[in-house]
Amino acid sequence: MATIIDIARRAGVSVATVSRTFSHPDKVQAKTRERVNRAVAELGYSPNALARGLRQMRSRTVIVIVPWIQNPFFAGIIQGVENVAHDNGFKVLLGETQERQERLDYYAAMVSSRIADGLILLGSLLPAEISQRLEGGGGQPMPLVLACERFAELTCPHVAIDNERAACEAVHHLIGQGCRRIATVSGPSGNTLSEDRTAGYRRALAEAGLPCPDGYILEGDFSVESGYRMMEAVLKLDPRPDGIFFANDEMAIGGLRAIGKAGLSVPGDFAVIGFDDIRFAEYVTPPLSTIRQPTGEIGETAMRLMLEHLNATPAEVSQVILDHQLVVRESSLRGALPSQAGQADKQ
Amino acid sequence: MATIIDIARRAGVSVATVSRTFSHPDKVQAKTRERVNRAVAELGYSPNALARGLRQMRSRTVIVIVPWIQNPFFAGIIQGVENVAHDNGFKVLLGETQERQERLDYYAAMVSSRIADGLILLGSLLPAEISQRLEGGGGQPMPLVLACERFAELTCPHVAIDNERAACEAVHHLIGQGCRRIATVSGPSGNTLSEDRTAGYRRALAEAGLPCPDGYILEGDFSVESGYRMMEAVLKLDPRPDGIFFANDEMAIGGLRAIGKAGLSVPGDFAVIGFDDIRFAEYVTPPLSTIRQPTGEIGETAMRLMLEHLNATPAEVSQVILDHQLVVRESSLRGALPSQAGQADKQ
DNA sequence: CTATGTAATGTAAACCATTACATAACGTGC
DNA sequence: GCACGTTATGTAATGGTTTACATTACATAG
Repeated sequence: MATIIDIARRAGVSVATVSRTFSHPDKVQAKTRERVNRAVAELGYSPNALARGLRQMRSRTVIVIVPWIQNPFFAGIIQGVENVAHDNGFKVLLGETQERQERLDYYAAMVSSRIADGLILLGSLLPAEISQRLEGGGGQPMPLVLACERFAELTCPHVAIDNERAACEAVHHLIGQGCRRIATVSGPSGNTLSEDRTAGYRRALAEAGLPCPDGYILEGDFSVESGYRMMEAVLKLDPRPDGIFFANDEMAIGGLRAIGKAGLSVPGDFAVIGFDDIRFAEYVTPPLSTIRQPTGEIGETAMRLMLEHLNATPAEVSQVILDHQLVVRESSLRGALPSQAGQADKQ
Repeated sequence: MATIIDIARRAGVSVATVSRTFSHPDKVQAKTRERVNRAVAELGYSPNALARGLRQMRSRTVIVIVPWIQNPFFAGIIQGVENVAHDNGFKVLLGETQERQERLDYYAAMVSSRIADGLILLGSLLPAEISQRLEGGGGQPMPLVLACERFAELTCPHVAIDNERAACEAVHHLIGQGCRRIATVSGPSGNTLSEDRTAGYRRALAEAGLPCPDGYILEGDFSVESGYRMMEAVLKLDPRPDGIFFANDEMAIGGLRAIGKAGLSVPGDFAVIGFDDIRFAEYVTPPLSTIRQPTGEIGETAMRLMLEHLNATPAEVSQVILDHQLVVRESSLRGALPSQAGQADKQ
């Protein structure tokens, strides 16, 4: 494998000139540049990113951490991150934690060992290194941007939608469709995102003067399977709910299946609404009403925050709240006129 | 950020000893080791992976390239790769190409620039560098393992199922359910994987002495949307098919929706079978029959092949074919007895 | 013709870890 | 008391790039 020295020799210049041809072309005479480029092409040279990163003390790489790559919701976010990253000469690596601390720490270690410059976090876990520092440990904080999830104790750049408000709107929509007994399948507790959504659910019920009986809040874990299981539990509730707010689309899809299997119908017996607007939401039966998150924009913003952070733009921690959108499909359409079907803008 | 020199000073030993404490602990006396470890803990040292990689001329990292991270089918494969990788001290990076050459080359460049040691390829694209070399160019071949897809011109380590045979089985299953006019929605042409599956479809029809009229083979692109659109086209066919083989589950899900929208029923009007057994297949209405690929095993095998390749186990290109499984759910169950529902083992 | 400035290029010191080789410490056997 | 082997540790070269600083070439002004 050719090195910069081989190129220098071949082009009859010094290594510094070769290096400059790449990183500061304007500092090199056009015809010298051309000679260098020819040598590069002839020898098939490609700069060693390890050596470069070592010298520059940065790798121009960020790691995006998602709990589950399988969850289609994250795909849009990742795409947003990549767009902005590429435009700024950054590489993007993807890490899946499966919500296991050990796996997250493994990726966090890649920042400590300089493989990546920073971490964009999408799950509900925090690197052990960070948690420890919060409890008074010292040490260099690693560049961190939070997307979606927030952590009460930690102030750092953050982008998300207003989950509580969005959940509240979703539930109000069910109420508007005539539902009077509305249950929810929440995400795992201890997760601010779940808690915000559940809070929105409670607020909507309170605002409408509707009760929230014991047992109407069921805890899932954001997986299709848990949605299915929790829906089975909902079917046994007395009085039986007539509307269900699932804290994400995956669980809602599991729920739809459980309802179908029980021989009941949506939206006839239950109006159902999810959250996220994943790609499959439109294709299940009946098509799923949901809250659309601006995934691309979330990702783009997250990466932009990371760039600011890395360029040491002094402290000033940005926190961005983006708009969401209520998407009404058949799963929640009861008394309403047919013309109201399809997508409706928020508010 | 502390370096190995700081640790050496703090522990009162040489840098060599510190280095050995990490990589060859048995070569260091227990109490020295302990002193080093204490220094490491006190200073929060983490070895610079760039310097290490530079020196060792390898990064112990592989990149897994998928066309679309959104496709749930790839998740299992990635997980398999990661399991074996971690067990062997390798890091895994994920790249999404969106089936664009430019993006693939971007990741391939990371191998040339030594950020990663090799590429595990899951799409139908080949890095430009490789294609060129196939056409007679010279240069060092980059370590490459193909999963799922194969390339006629290229011999390199490869793992997949027998797509033709699996597709053939799927179609025979439809025939066994009484279907006599079976259409298929294939993947994009020019893709060996699509072509193998279509070949399997043709073979099954031929074996059963059934016709394959013009227009019964529709070309999709593996997306839900294309499944929906192609199914709309199928609905207009005359004579109308009574069974459909979709070349993947995503398209099948789109197809189910189109059928539902047209007021027709599955499996009554159409028996439907997909391919892959993605996570959502079980939860659509009706649950989707399909061919299950052993995703975890594919991933594990791919990574194992990569390790062999990297350890320069001389040439000998391994090609592994794994077993698939026919999974029968409601979408294809017509005349059969109810007891046959659920999963059935292959053959 | 000299002084001064500018542009293009070169030299060599970083960056941080690994590792071949050298050295030191210590024990064993004679 | 010496030769030798074994084990633990140290010294310094090495990997490939970037970049501060030094040098050179050349033009312009005085």
